Amino acid sequence: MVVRLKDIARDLGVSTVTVSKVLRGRTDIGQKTRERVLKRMDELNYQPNMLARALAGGRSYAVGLVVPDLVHPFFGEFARSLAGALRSEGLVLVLASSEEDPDIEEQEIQTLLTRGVDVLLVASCRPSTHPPKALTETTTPVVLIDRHFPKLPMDFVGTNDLMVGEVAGRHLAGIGRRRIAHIGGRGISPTADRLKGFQRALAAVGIELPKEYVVTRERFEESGDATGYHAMQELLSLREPPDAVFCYNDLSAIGAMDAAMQAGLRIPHDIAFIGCGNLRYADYLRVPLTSVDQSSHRLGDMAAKRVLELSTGAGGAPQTLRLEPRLIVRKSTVV
Amino acid sequence: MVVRLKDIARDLGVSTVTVSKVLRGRTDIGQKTRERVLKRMDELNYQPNMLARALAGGRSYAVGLVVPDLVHPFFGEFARSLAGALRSEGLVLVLASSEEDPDIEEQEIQTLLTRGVDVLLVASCRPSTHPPKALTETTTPVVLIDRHFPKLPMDFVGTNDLMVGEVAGRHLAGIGRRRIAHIGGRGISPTADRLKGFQRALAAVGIELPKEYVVTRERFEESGDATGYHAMQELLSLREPPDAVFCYNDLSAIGAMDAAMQAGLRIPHDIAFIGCGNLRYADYLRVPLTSVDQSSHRLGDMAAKRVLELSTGAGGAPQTLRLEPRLIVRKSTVV
DNA sequence: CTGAAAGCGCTAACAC
DNA sequence: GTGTTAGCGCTTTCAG
Repeated sequence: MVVRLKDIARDLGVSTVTVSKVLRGRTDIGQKTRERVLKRMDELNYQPNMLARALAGGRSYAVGLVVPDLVHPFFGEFARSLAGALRSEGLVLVLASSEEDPDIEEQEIQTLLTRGVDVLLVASCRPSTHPPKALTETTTPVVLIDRHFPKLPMDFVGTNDLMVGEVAGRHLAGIGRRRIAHIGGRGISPTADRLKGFQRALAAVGIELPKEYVVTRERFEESGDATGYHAMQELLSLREPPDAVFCYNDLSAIGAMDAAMQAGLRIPHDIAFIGCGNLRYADYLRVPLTSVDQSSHRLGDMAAKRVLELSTGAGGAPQTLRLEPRLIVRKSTVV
Repeated sequence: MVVRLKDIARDLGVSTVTVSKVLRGRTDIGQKTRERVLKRMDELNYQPNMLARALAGGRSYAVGLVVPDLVHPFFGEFARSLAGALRSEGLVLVLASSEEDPDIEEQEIQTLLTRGVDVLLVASCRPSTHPPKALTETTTPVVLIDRHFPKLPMDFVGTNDLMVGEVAGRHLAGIGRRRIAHIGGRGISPTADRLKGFQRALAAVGIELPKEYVVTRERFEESGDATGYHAMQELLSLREPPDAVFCYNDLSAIGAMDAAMQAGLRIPHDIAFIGCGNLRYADYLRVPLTSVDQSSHRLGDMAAKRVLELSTGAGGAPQTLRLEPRLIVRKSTVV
């Protein structure tokens, strides 16, 4: 069957403890013994049973990540850079997706917890006022990603969402638009911040954001295009439709643009669009989409740094890390 | 701290075995005892330690999946439906991505194996002649996804790639094209089949596929658009460029179309394109992309069925399951 | 430097 | 129906 520490110890006439120590690179083993052990491990292609190690040692060297949607480019890229950074430190990333379903999310969190991850990262799909129960009860360190829960004193890594809104608002105003609308989210924390920053930027140049110009919806990740499409139809039915729209994310912007084009509007002449997330295909769309980039890659690196601290117990007080977004201008706003 | 079986047993004055049996729903426990145990578990919100369970029981109730790229829609959707189907059977899916790097792939496979998954699913990025070493040595049941290794007698779930090529070839010939080219992959198993089916379909209507009309490349998932772009430039530089191209996947088709448009060609008038995978954004592209759909969702369900059999030990001989692809026609081939 | 003893939290097999 | 014993493969502690 499979090789165990015990087998190596028996072969070499040493104790399992000695082998275990060599395995973990401890220095209190003699040079010669160490070499013999290493040699035998290599010969037998020994692979430690991580279940046993985790159970005995209280550390699994695994980190969990729960996201609302894996196919979503933002989370996919975040996960990628996070996994890479952790891998080089000897930690594995265990991925799970909630499919934007609070029940599945709760379940996935429990699963990762009972499987002993050392740190748990969560981009929750729950309203910012109702954190997942399991999160509040566990003693495992948790890092909230992208969406936070104001009432929970937990680590957070995400985008400066106020600035996302500001960047979008400033850009749309800057290209001369005045009837500016927003298709936004609801519930999760970034939505409120983005709207606030957006309003602030518009107010700064004397533009107001009337209530009917703010359309909010709930699910934005998986079928965001349909969400955006319908929200846009609502805006188009107004007596005075907008001449620019800031959408919560790129997928909803794509759907919204589709609705506008079907209504015979020209982009950006009649109406401009800006999204958020800067997705992989933004360049190849019918109308290349201006977007606010969240540097998901750098976010992943930052999260990894924090995870490393937490996984060694040297966490300290909860920290909040926010990255500044960048505007990527394409033809949906500027010819 | 955290609640253990032992705590419940102590509280109730029964043995841990009794509690364990109730936990696992075994029927050889008296009604009254069972209820007391259940009640106490609920009160204490007991969550079994899955590490310990897996170590002691030899089953982890976890299934591993290694894909070349998570952001890739095909694998993302496959993973989603697989996870859903497994979840409803009490199994968890543990996801890992190799980023199309054979070394990372090998490492991720090892990781999942040493962490005790009951079944391992792998969509390998390695050439079909050189399977990952760890795969050939393990005793854990393995299911190959999308790409198989002819020499390895293992379970396989994937698309009928011969038919992918045929569908594409027949369609392009059917819309009257004659100078038909292929931008294809290399190494992994689907590439050869797709090319073969493609050739066969063309031959059936008297069209030959000259060597210079077949451009092959290696990495197609992550930066497939750039790959397609450059491959297309090669085709455009021929004395007689093609009037239709079948691309290995949608991402490469997007890049290829970009190159064609930059060269001043009109799609589909001057040149038609067909991809494979039917990605989420295909409808919203500058030119909506005709694509061969692989029904990733159904593939996930099929894989889940097979995994369930394998995870209970009732595997039997390796099986090969192939799903038939469907053609989705859009404006990149037909106005 | 090395190893014996104890135990992580759970389950398998068999007694009672 | 219920409990006892033994052990999964590893790490920890501490004695030598």
